[in-house]
Amino acid sequence: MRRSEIRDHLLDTALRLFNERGYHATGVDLIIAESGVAKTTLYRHFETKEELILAALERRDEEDRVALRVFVEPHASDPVERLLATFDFLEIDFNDRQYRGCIFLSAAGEHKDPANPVFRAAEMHKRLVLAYFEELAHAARFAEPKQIAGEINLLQEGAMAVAQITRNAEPARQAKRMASQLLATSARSPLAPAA
Amino acid sequence: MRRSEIRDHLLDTALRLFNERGYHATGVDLIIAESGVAKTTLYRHFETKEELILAALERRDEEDRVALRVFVEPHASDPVERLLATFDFLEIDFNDRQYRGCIFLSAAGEHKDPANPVFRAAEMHKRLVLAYFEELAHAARFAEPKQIAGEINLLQEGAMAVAQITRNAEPARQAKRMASQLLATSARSPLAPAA
DNA sequence: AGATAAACGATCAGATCTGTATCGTTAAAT
DNA sequence: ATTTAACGATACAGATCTGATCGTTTATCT
Repeated sequence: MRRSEIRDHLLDTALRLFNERGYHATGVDLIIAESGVAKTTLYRHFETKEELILAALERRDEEDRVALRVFVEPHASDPVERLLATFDFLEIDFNDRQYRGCIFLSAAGEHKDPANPVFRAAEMHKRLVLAYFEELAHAARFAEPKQIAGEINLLQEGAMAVAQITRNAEPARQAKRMASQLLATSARSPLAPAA
Repeated sequence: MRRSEIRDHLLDTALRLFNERGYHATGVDLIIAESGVAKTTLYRHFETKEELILAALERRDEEDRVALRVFVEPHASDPVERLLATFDFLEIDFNDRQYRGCIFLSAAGEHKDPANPVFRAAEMHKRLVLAYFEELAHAARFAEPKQIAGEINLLQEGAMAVAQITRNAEPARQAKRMASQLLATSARSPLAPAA
Protein backbone atom coordinates (compact mmCIF):
# COMPACT_ATOMS: atom_id res chain seq x y z
CA MET A 1 0.00 0.00 0.00
CA ARG A 2 1.23 3.39 -0.95
CA ARG A 3 1.27 6.19 1.56
CA SER A 4 -1.90 7.82 0.28
CA GLU A 5 -3.64 4.45 0.18
CA ILE A 6 -2.91 3.86 3.84
CA ARG A 7 -4.29 7.24 4.72
CA ASP A 8 -7.45 6.57 2.75
CA HIS A 9 -7.80 3.13 4.27
CA LEU A 10 -7.48 4.58 7.76
CA LEU A 11 -10.12 7.18 7.00
CA ASP A 12 -12.45 4.51 5.61
CA THR A 13 -12.06 2.33 8.65
CA ALA A 14 -12.42 5.23 11.06
CA LEU A 15 -15.56 6.50 9.34
CA ARG A 16 -17.12 3.07 9.43
CA LEU A 17 -16.38 2.65 13.12
CA PHE A 18 -17.49 6.17 14.02
CA ASN A 19 -20.75 5.45 12.26
CA GLU A 20 -21.22 2.06 13.92
CA ARG A 21 -20.13 2.95 17.44
CA GLY A 22 -19.70 6.70 17.80
CA TYR A 23 -16.61 8.82 18.28
CA HIS A 24 -15.74 8.45 21.95
CA ALA A 25 -16.62 4.77 21.92
CA THR A 26 -14.20 4.13 19.06
CA GLY A 27 -10.67 3.92 20.41
CA VAL A 28 -7.52 4.33 18.40
CA ASP A 29 -6.60 0.74 19.22
CA LEU A 30 -9.75 -0.51 17.55
CA ILE A 31 -9.17 1.61 14.47
CA ILE A 32 -5.67 0.22 13.97
CA ALA A 33 -6.78 -3.33 14.68
CA GLU A 34 -9.58 -3.13 12.10
CA SER A 35 -7.41 -1.45 9.51
CA GLY A 36 -4.46 -3.77 10.11
CA VAL A 37 -2.01 -0.96 10.57
CA ALA A 38 0.51 -0.18 13.29
CA LYS A 39 -0.22 2.55 15.78
CA THR A 40 2.97 4.32 14.75
CA THR A 41 1.61 4.50 11.23
CA LEU A 42 -1.67 6.06 12.29
CA TYR A 43 0.14 8.69 14.33
CA ARG A 44 2.48 9.43 11.46
CA HIS A 45 -0.52 10.29 9.30
CA PHE A 46 -2.55 12.08 11.97
CA GLU A 47 -1.05 13.93 14.89
CA THR A 48 -3.98 13.28 17.21
CA LYS A 49 -7.24 11.40 17.24
CA GLU A 50 -9.07 14.69 16.83
CA GLU A 51 -7.17 15.35 13.61
CA LEU A 52 -8.20 11.94 12.37
CA ILE A 53 -11.82 12.76 13.16
CA LEU A 54 -11.54 16.09 11.37
CA ALA A 55 -9.90 14.54 8.33
CA ALA A 56 -12.58 11.84 8.24
CA LEU A 57 -15.38 14.40 8.44
CA GLU A 58 -13.80 16.59 5.80
CA ARG A 59 -13.47 13.69 3.41
CA ARG A 60 -17.03 12.53 4.01
CA ASP A 61 -18.29 16.09 3.62
CA GLU A 62 -16.67 16.38 0.23
CA GLU A 63 -17.77 12.90 -0.88
CA ASP A 64 -21.35 13.35 0.25
CA ARG A 65 -21.88 16.66 -1.43
CA VAL A 66 -20.33 15.49 -4.67
CA ALA A 67 -22.40 12.30 -4.56
CA LEU A 68 -25.55 14.34 -3.97
CA ARG A 69 -24.91 16.49 -7.03
CA VAL A 70 -23.96 13.48 -9.12
CA PHE A 71 -27.18 11.76 -8.12
CA VAL A 72 -29.49 14.73 -8.44
CA GLU A 73 -28.38 16.42 -11.61
CA PRO A 74 -28.79 13.59 -14.12
CA HIS A 75 -31.97 12.60 -12.29
CA ALA A 76 -33.95 15.69 -13.21
CA SER A 77 -33.45 18.94 -15.04
CA ASP A 78 -36.29 20.87 -13.45
CA PRO A 79 -34.93 22.52 -10.29
CA VAL A 80 -38.07 21.68 -8.30
CA GLU A 81 -37.70 18.04 -9.27
CA ARG A 82 -34.07 18.28 -8.25
CA LEU A 83 -35.03 19.55 -4.81
CA LEU A 84 -37.36 16.58 -4.46
CA ALA A 85 -34.72 14.18 -5.76
CA THR A 86 -32.51 14.99 -2.78
CA PHE A 87 -34.93 12.94 -0.70
CA ASP A 88 -34.43 9.96 -2.96
CA PHE A 89 -30.73 10.32 -2.38
CA LEU A 90 -31.40 10.29 1.34
CA GLU A 91 -33.46 7.13 1.00
CA ILE A 92 -30.49 5.27 -0.43
CA ASP A 93 -28.60 5.89 2.80
CA PHE A 94 -31.56 4.88 4.93
CA ASN A 95 -31.88 1.56 3.12
CA ASP A 96 -28.42 0.63 4.31
CA ARG A 97 -28.98 -1.59 7.31
CA GLN A 98 -25.96 0.06 8.85
CA TYR A 99 -27.57 3.48 8.80
CA ARG A 100 -27.02 4.98 12.20
CA GLY A 101 -27.99 8.60 11.69
CA CYS A 102 -26.13 11.56 10.25
CA ILE A 103 -22.49 11.29 11.21
CA PHE A 104 -22.16 15.08 11.28
CA LEU A 105 -25.04 15.52 13.68
CA SER A 106 -23.63 12.74 15.83
CA ALA A 107 -20.23 14.41 15.73
CA ALA A 108 -21.79 17.66 16.92
CA GLY A 109 -23.68 15.71 19.56
CA GLU A 110 -20.48 14.27 20.98
CA HIS A 111 -18.55 17.53 20.73
CA LYS A 112 -21.10 20.02 21.91
CA ASP A 113 -18.91 23.00 22.53
CA PRO A 114 -19.48 25.31 19.54
CA ALA A 115 -15.81 26.26 19.69
CA ASN A 116 -14.73 22.64 19.30
CA PRO A 117 -13.20 22.00 15.86
CA VAL A 118 -15.28 18.85 15.43
CA PHE A 119 -18.49 20.77 16.12
CA ARG A 120 -17.40 23.41 13.65
CA ALA A 121 -16.65 20.81 10.99
CA ALA A 122 -20.17 19.46 11.39
CA GLU A 123 -21.56 22.99 11.29
CA MET A 124 -19.65 23.70 8.10
CA HIS A 125 -21.01 20.61 6.39
CA LYS A 126 -24.56 21.58 7.27
CA ARG A 127 -23.94 25.07 5.96
CA LEU A 128 -22.66 23.77 2.63
CA VAL A 129 -25.57 21.39 2.17
CA LEU A 130 -27.96 24.25 2.89
CA ALA A 131 -26.13 26.35 0.31
CA TYR A 132 -26.79 23.68 -2.30
CA PHE A 133 -30.49 23.72 -1.49
CA GLU A 134 -30.43 27.49 -1.85
CA GLU A 135 -28.81 27.11 -5.24
CA LEU A 136 -31.59 24.78 -6.35
CA ALA A 137 -34.32 26.92 -4.80
CA HIS A 138 -32.91 29.95 -6.55
CA ALA A 139 -32.82 28.12 -9.88
CA ALA A 140 -36.44 27.13 -9.30
CA ARG A 141 -37.26 30.83 -9.04
CA PHE A 142 -38.99 30.60 -5.72
CA ALA A 143 -39.86 34.00 -4.34
CA GLU A 144 -37.93 33.31 -1.15
CA PRO A 145 -35.22 30.79 -2.01
CA LYS A 146 -33.52 30.98 1.38
CA GLN A 147 -36.71 30.13 3.17
CA ILE A 148 -37.46 27.26 0.79
CA ALA A 149 -33.94 25.93 1.23
CA GLY A 150 -34.38 26.11 5.00
CA GLU A 151 -37.59 24.14 4.75
CA ILE A 152 -36.03 21.43 2.61
CA ASN A 153 -33.11 21.32 4.98
CA LEU A 154 -35.35 21.01 8.03
CA LEU A 155 -37.23 18.16 6.38
CA GLN A 156 -34.00 16.33 5.60
CA GLU A 157 -32.72 16.76 9.13
CA GLY A 158 -36.04 15.52 10.46
CA ALA A 159 -35.96 12.49 8.20
CA MET A 160 -32.42 11.62 9.29
CA ALA A 161 -33.27 11.98 12.96
CA VAL A 162 -36.40 9.85 12.68
CA ALA A 163 -34.62 7.22 10.61
CA GLN A 164 -31.82 7.06 13.16
CA ILE A 165 -34.35 5.78 15.67
CA THR A 166 -36.84 3.83 13.57
CA ARG A 167 -34.16 2.37 11.31
CA ASN A 168 -36.19 2.25 8.16
CA ALA A 169 -36.46 4.29 4.99
CA GLU A 170 -40.01 5.55 5.37
CA PRO A 171 -39.01 8.95 6.79
CA ALA A 172 -37.31 9.79 3.50
CA ARG A 173 -40.51 9.14 1.55
CA GLN A 174 -42.63 10.97 4.10
CA ALA A 175 -40.35 13.99 4.03
CA LYS A 176 -40.45 13.97 0.25
CA ARG A 177 -44.26 14.01 0.23
CA MET A 178 -44.22 16.90 2.69
CA ALA A 179 -41.69 18.78 0.59
CA SER A 180 -43.77 18.22 -2.49
CA GLN A 181 -46.87 19.55 -0.78
CA LEU A 182 -45.04 22.59 0.58
CA LEU A 183 -43.33 23.46 -2.68
CA ALA A 184 -46.61 23.22 -4.56
CA THR A 185 -48.10 26.01 -2.47
CA SER A 186 -45.02 28.22 -2.32
CA ALA A 187 -44.80 31.45 -4.26
CA ARG A 188 -42.71 31.52 -7.43
CA SER A 189 -41.21 34.51 -9.12
CA PRO A 190 -43.43 35.98 -11.86
CA LEU A 191 -40.41 35.60 -14.12
CA ALA A 192 -40.66 31.85 -13.82
CA PRO A 193 -40.43 30.28 -17.26
CA ALA A 194 -43.37 28.20 -18.35
CA ALA A 195 -42.79 24.48 -17.89
CA MET B 1 -30.49 16.13 52.21
CA ARG B 2 -32.88 13.24 52.37
CA ARG B 3 -32.23 10.12 50.42
CA SER B 4 -34.67 10.90 47.63
CA GLU B 5 -33.32 14.44 47.42
CA ILE B 6 -29.82 13.14 46.84
CA ARG B 7 -31.06 10.89 44.10
CA ASP B 8 -32.90 13.75 42.44
CA HIS B 9 -29.91 16.02 42.82
CA LEU B 10 -27.69 13.43 41.19
CA LEU B 11 -30.10 13.04 38.31
CA ASP B 12 -30.29 16.82 37.88
CA THR B 13 -26.53 17.18 37.79
CA ALA B 14 -26.07 14.21 35.50
CA LEU B 15 -28.71 15.46 33.06
CA ARG B 16 -27.13 18.90 32.97
CA LEU B 17 -23.69 17.47 32.30
CA PHE B 18 -24.92 14.97 29.72
CA ASN B 19 -26.58 17.85 27.93
CA GLU B 20 -23.54 20.10 28.12
CA ARG B 21 -20.85 17.55 27.34
CA GLY B 22 -22.40 14.31 26.18
CA TYR B 23 -22.53 10.90 27.79
CA HIS B 24 -19.11 9.39 27.24
CA ALA B 25 -17.40 12.71 27.86
CA THR B 26 -19.06 13.04 31.25
CA GLY B 27 -17.23 10.90 33.77
CA VAL B 28 -18.60 9.69 37.07
CA ASP B 29 -15.90 11.71 38.84
CA LEU B 30 -17.21 14.91 37.29
CA ILE B 31 -20.79 14.10 38.23
CA ILE B 32 -19.90 13.58 41.88
CA ALA B 33 -17.66 16.64 41.96
CA GLU B 34 -20.41 18.85 40.56
CA SER B 35 -23.09 17.41 42.78
CA GLY B 36 -20.86 17.47 45.89
CA VAL B 37 -21.51 13.86 46.72
CA ALA B 38 -19.19 10.97 47.46
CA LYS B 39 -18.63 8.31 44.87
CA THR B 40 -19.88 5.69 47.30
CA THR B 41 -23.15 7.56 47.49
CA LEU B 42 -23.63 7.63 43.76
CA TYR B 43 -22.96 3.92 43.51
CA ARG B 44 -25.38 3.21 46.35
CA HIS B 45 -28.13 4.90 44.35
CA PHE B 46 -27.15 3.54 40.94
CA GLU B 47 -25.40 0.25 40.37
CA THR B 48 -23.60 1.39 37.24
CA LYS B 49 -23.15 4.51 35.17
CA GLU B 50 -25.48 3.04 32.58
CA GLU B 51 -28.21 2.75 35.19
CA LEU B 52 -27.67 6.38 36.07
CA ILE B 53 -28.05 7.30 32.42
CA LEU B 54 -31.20 5.21 32.13
CA ALA B 55 -32.70 6.72 35.28
CA ALA B 56 -31.86 10.21 34.06
CA LEU B 57 -33.46 9.57 30.68
CA GLU B 58 -36.55 8.03 32.23
CA ARG B 59 -37.02 11.00 34.51
CA ARG B 60 -36.54 13.48 31.70
CA ASP B 61 -38.89 11.50 29.50
CA GLU B 62 -41.61 11.69 32.10
CA GLU B 63 -40.98 15.38 32.89
CA ASP B 64 -40.87 16.42 29.26
CA ARG B 65 -44.06 14.73 28.27
CA VAL B 66 -45.92 16.05 31.29
CA ALA B 67 -44.57 19.55 30.67
CA LEU B 68 -45.64 19.35 27.03
CA ARG B 69 -49.22 18.47 27.99
CA VAL B 70 -49.28 21.10 30.72
CA PHE B 71 -48.11 23.71 28.25
CA VAL B 72 -50.30 22.69 25.34
CA GLU B 73 -53.65 21.97 26.90
CA PRO B 74 -54.40 25.30 28.58
CA HIS B 75 -52.90 27.02 25.55
CA ALA B 76 -55.60 25.98 23.12
CA SER B 77 -58.69 23.84 23.08
CA ASP B 78 -58.83 23.21 19.34
CA PRO B 79 -56.75 20.07 18.62
CA VAL B 80 -55.21 21.62 15.52
CA GLU B 81 -54.10 24.61 17.55
CA ARG B 82 -52.73 22.20 20.10
CA LEU B 83 -50.66 20.44 17.46
CA LEU B 84 -49.25 23.80 16.46
CA ALA B 85 -48.66 24.81 20.06
CA THR B 86 -46.18 21.95 20.46
CA PHE B 87 -43.82 24.02 18.34
CA ASP B 88 -44.11 26.93 20.77
CA PHE B 89 -43.15 24.53 23.51
CA LEU B 90 -40.13 23.54 21.49
CA GLU B 91 -39.16 27.17 21.04
CA ILE B 92 -38.88 27.62 24.80
CA ASP B 93 -36.15 24.99 24.88
CA PHE B 94 -34.35 26.50 21.91
CA ASN B 95 -34.25 29.90 23.59
CA ASP B 96 -32.15 28.44 26.37
CA ARG B 97 -28.59 29.37 25.52
CA GLN B 98 -27.59 25.97 26.84
CA TYR B 99 -29.69 24.15 24.26
CA ARG B 100 -27.50 21.44 22.83
CA GLY B 101 -29.96 19.31 20.89
CA CYS B 102 -32.35 16.59 21.95
CA ILE B 103 -30.78 14.58 24.74
CA PHE B 104 -32.60 11.45 23.59
CA LEU B 105 -31.30 11.69 20.07
CA SER B 106 -27.81 12.35 21.43
CA ALA B 107 -28.17 9.34 23.72
CA ALA B 108 -29.09 7.19 20.74
CA GLY B 109 -26.20 8.70 18.82
CA GLU B 110 -23.71 7.66 21.48
CA HIS B 111 -25.25 4.22 22.01
CA LYS B 112 -25.96 3.17 18.48
CA ASP B 113 -26.61 -0.51 18.99
CA PRO B 114 -30.40 -0.92 18.84
CA ALA B 115 -30.13 -3.59 21.53
CA ASN B 116 -28.42 -1.17 23.92
CA PRO B 117 -30.71 -0.19 26.81
CA VAL B 118 -29.83 3.49 26.36
CA PHE B 119 -30.78 3.37 22.70
CA ARG B 120 -34.01 1.68 23.62
CA ALA B 121 -34.82 4.29 26.25
CA ALA B 122 -34.39 6.99 23.62
CA GLU B 123 -36.51 4.98 21.20
CA MET B 124 -39.24 4.62 23.81
CA HIS B 125 -39.33 8.35 24.46
CA LYS B 126 -39.70 9.09 20.78
CA ARG B 127 -42.47 6.53 20.52
CA LEU B 128 -44.39 8.11 23.39
CA VAL B 129 -44.09 11.61 22.01
CA LEU B 130 -45.33 10.35 18.67
CA ALA B 131 -48.26 8.71 20.46
CA TYR B 132 -49.22 12.09 21.90
CA PHE B 133 -49.19 13.65 18.46
CA GLU B 134 -51.41 10.82 17.26
CA GLU B 135 -53.78 11.51 20.12
CA LEU B 136 -54.02 15.17 19.07
CA ALA B 137 -54.28 14.34 15.37
CA HIS B 138 -57.06 11.89 16.13
CA ALA B 139 -58.91 14.48 18.21
CA ALA B 140 -58.56 16.89 15.30
CA ARG B 141 -60.35 14.33 13.14
CA PHE B 142 -57.74 14.18 10.45
CA ALA B 143 -58.47 11.48 7.94
CA GLU B 144 -55.08 9.87 8.56
CA PRO B 145 -54.06 10.75 12.09
CA LYS B 146 -51.00 8.50 12.11
CA GLN B 147 -49.63 10.13 9.05
CA ILE B 148 -50.30 13.62 10.39
CA ALA B 149 -48.63 12.69 13.67
CA GLY B 150 -45.63 11.39 11.76
CA GLU B 151 -45.39 14.66 9.86
CA ILE B 152 -45.54 16.77 13.01
CA ASN B 153 -42.97 14.49 14.57
CA LEU B 154 -40.64 14.76 11.60
CA LEU B 155 -40.89 18.54 11.70
CA GLN B 156 -40.08 18.60 15.40
CA GLU B 157 -37.10 16.32 14.93
CA GLY B 158 -35.91 18.49 12.08
CA ALA B 159 -36.26 21.64 14.14
CA MET B 160 -34.27 20.10 17.00
CA ALA B 161 -31.51 18.91 14.71
CA VAL B 162 -31.20 22.26 12.97
CA ALA B 163 -31.30 24.17 16.25
CA GLN B 164 -28.58 21.92 17.66
CA ILE B 165 -26.25 23.29 15.01
CA THR B 166 -27.46 26.83 14.45
CA ARG B 167 -28.15 27.44 18.14
CA ASN B 168 -31.10 29.73 17.73
CA ALA B 169 -34.86 29.45 18.00
CA GLU B 170 -35.78 30.14 14.39
CA PRO B 171 -36.15 26.46 13.42
CA ALA B 172 -39.07 26.15 15.85
CA ARG B 173 -40.92 28.99 14.16
CA GLN B 174 -40.07 27.72 10.70
CA ALA B 175 -41.29 24.23 11.54
CA LYS B 176 -44.49 25.70 12.96
CA ARG B 177 -45.18 27.61 9.75
CA MET B 178 -44.57 24.45 7.75
CA ALA B 179 -46.87 22.45 10.00
CA SER B 180 -49.54 25.08 9.68
CA GLN B 181 -49.30 24.99 5.91
CA LEU B 182 -49.41 21.20 5.79
CA LEU B 183 -52.29 20.83 8.20
CA ALA B 184 -54.33 23.39 6.29
CA THR B 185 -54.26 21.22 3.17
CA SER B 186 -54.71 17.87 4.89
CA ALA B 187 -57.96 15.95 4.67
CA ARG B 188 -60.29 15.98 7.67
CA SER B 189 -62.99 13.51 8.51
CA PRO B 190 -66.43 14.47 7.15
CA LEU B 191 -67.64 14.04 10.73
CA ALA B 192 -65.54 17.01 11.76
CA PRO B 193 -67.61 19.36 13.88
CA ALA B 194 -68.07 22.87 12.56
CA ALA B 195 -65.72 25.37 14.20
C1' DA C 1 -30.44 8.26 73.57
C1' DG C 2 -29.20 4.42 71.21
C1' DA C 3 -29.50 1.81 67.01
C1' DT C 4 -29.47 1.72 62.21
C1' DA C 5 -28.32 3.27 57.98
C1' DA C 6 -26.28 6.11 54.85
C1' DA C 7 -23.27 9.72 54.12
C1' DC C 8 -18.22 11.24 53.38
C1' DG C 9 -13.40 11.15 51.89
C1' DA C 10 -9.74 8.73 50.44
C1' DT C 11 -7.61 5.03 48.40
C1' DC C 12 -7.06 1.31 45.33
C1' DA C 13 -7.72 -2.13 41.59
C1' DG C 14 -8.05 -3.08 36.98
C1' DA C 15 -9.21 -1.72 32.60
C1' DT C 16 -8.83 1.43 28.86
C1' DC C 17 -7.51 5.58 26.71
C1' DT C 18 -4.24 8.59 23.94
C1' DG C 19 0.16 9.17 22.55
C1' DT C 20 5.44 7.95 22.60
C1' DA C 21 9.49 5.23 22.12
C1' DT C 22 12.19 1.44 20.43
C1' DC C 23 13.71 -1.56 17.02
C1' DG C 24 13.86 -4.64 13.30
C1' DT C 25 12.19 -5.01 8.56
C1' DT C 26 10.43 -3.78 4.21
C1' DA C 27 9.82 -1.13 0.29
C1' DA C 28 10.47 2.87 -2.56
C1' DA C 29 13.52 6.25 -4.74
C1' DT C 30 17.85 7.85 -6.58
C1' DA D 1 22.80 -1.07 -5.33
C1' DT D 2 22.54 2.04 -1.76
C1' DT D 3 20.18 5.27 0.71
C1' DT D 4 16.09 6.75 2.88
C1' DA D 5 11.78 6.73 4.50
C1' DA D 6 7.91 4.39 6.12
C1' DC D 7 6.06 0.26 7.93
C1' DG D 8 4.96 -3.37 11.67
C1' DA D 9 5.10 -5.03 16.37
C1' DT D 10 5.59 -4.39 20.99
C1' DA D 11 6.15 -2.18 25.08
C1' DC D 12 5.51 1.66 27.81
C1' DA D 13 4.09 6.24 29.98
C1' DG D 14 0.68 8.83 31.99
C1' DA D 15 -3.87 10.01 32.32
C1' DT D 16 -8.57 8.74 33.06
C1' DC D 17 -12.31 5.65 33.49
C1' DT D 18 -15.56 2.63 36.24
C1' DG D 19 -16.34 0.44 40.26
C1' DA D 20 -14.93 -1.57 45.09
C1' DT D 21 -13.25 -1.03 49.70
C1' DC D 22 -11.84 0.77 53.47
C1' DG D 23 -12.65 3.45 58.18
C1' DT D 24 -15.13 7.62 59.98
C1' DT D 25 -18.78 10.76 60.52
C1' DT D 26 -23.34 12.40 60.19
C1' DA D 27 -28.34 11.83 59.94
C1' DT D 28 -32.53 9.64 60.72
C1' DC D 29 -35.89 6.96 63.38
C1' DT D 30 -37.73 4.54 67.16
